[in-house]
Amino acid sequence: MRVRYAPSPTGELHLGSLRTVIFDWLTARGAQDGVFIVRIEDTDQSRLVPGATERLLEAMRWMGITPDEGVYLDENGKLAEKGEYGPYIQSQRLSIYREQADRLVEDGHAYRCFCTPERLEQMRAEQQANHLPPRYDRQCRSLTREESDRRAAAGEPYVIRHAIPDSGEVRFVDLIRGEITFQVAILDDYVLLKSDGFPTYQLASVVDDHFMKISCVLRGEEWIPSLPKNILLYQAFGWDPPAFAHVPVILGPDGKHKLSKRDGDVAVLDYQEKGYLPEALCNVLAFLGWSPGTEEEFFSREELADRFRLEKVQKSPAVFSFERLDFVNGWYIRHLPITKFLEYLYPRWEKAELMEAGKLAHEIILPDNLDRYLMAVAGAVQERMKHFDETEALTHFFLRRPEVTPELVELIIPKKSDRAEILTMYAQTVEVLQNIGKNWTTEGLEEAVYAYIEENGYKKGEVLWPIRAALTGEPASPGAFEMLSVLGREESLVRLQSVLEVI
RNA sequence: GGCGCUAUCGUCUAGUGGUCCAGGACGCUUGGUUCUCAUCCAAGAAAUCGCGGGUUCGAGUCCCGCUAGCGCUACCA
Repeated sequence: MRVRYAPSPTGELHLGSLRTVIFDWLTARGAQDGVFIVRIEDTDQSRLVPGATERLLEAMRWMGITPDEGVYLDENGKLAEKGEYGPYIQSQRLSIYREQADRLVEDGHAYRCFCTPERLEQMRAEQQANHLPPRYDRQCRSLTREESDRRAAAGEPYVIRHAIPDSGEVRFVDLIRGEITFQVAILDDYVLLKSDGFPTYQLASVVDDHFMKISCVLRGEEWIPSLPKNILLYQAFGWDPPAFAHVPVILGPDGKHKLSKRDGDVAVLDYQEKGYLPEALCNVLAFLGWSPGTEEEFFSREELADRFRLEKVQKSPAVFSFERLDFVNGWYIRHLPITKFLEYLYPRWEKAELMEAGKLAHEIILPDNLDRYLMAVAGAVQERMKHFDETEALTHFFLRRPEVTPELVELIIPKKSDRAEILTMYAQTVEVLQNIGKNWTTEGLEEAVYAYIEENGYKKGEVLWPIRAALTGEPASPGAFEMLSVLGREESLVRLQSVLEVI
């Protein structure tokens, strides 16, 4: 099983393309001796974006998908190639396409076309005006070999077109969609080789897939209409076509149009930046248009490769759900080993200027050494995080003492509440806490504070909310006891008292 | 216009003639755990299976037609 991903380096790796990559890779991994090949289709000189190939491969590497063969990124981040069917970059294979196109001309399956772009344009305009299907009128197909040779030798620019047979039927079985049938008569004599000497996609992909011994071509469903051209071309060459599978597109929230930038981020690397886990993105994308047929919903890469079957891929397009991505990412975050989770937090803390050079950027009194403290912080927030972009919002009060502002006071004592009563409770609770010495643990704290609450017949909420709010400055955070315990005795009391001084 | 692809809860899907008055998940609502948030647990609303014919004792599941949506119709991929 040899499967290829063949992107054009015209921009960032898109979520939709990434899913095709995942399907490609899963198909290769799921087979014994499967090979995943990356080939670069840079035949449209005008659309090339410098550095795009590197970015594409970088995004794939982040996803944990690396080529077995073809173009890859070496240790230094430079493009490199491996495998015995290279080169794997189409612009380096021009002579191969030329040779094959000439062979087709020789055999009468293709012909030179000297029509100018102006004539073609005019022709199309007339066809449109007469409500005829726009297609090449095959004027140059009737040129004699001698005249064709003469004009070519004279340096007249030309393209090479595929001479489509006049009639017949192309029948093909798509791995996802089943049998597809086309009438040959409606096909256009499309261009194989452009006048600049570059092949079109149609020629290049067929030639490469053949010589690179590709056994299965996975591509977007927008390619279905070119399937008959491809099959006919394989026949003209006398080659056996590979298997084909046309993958449905991914739609934006409107359920009609392809997922695009206006729907949200579509570049894979944006998701890395926003703090999504590759395994989460992989899971969501793999399950978009595919299901194992059971009720399982979280798979490791290995399990995915093991279970994935192209035949089970949905035929219809699917809407991408950003909500589900958040849910799945949260699940993977919660299931991260705590040390791994903590590793993801450091760079965010640095970025938010909560840490500098591995140290806290603001002064707080640590209950323990920094590593153990941060581990405790991680433990307190892990189950609340959906993606790492929330790091600052969810943890800043662990690394920076909240400022005592009117807003903080308002949070502790809401406007329409009984100010005096809350003040009393707050002050008394702080006193209770002050009297706790060695027993400053979640259990010890709970024991003491609950005793106070019970003695006075208060509700837990009315006592604990002000404490938690004073400690964090936030309406939502880990619980009061968890905060107290993680922050430690001294830092907690400093915070609680500084509020007391103001109110 | 021509050709092609597609069609089950809002969304992703299970379902290959009877066990489906359609199952799961996300989202939503409610309740429980609980000091807030989140987690976790429980429950609920949510699909006349695009529409119309047919085949069959029986159809989401097979066949035909229709409709709608999307794609292609370049010297772009």
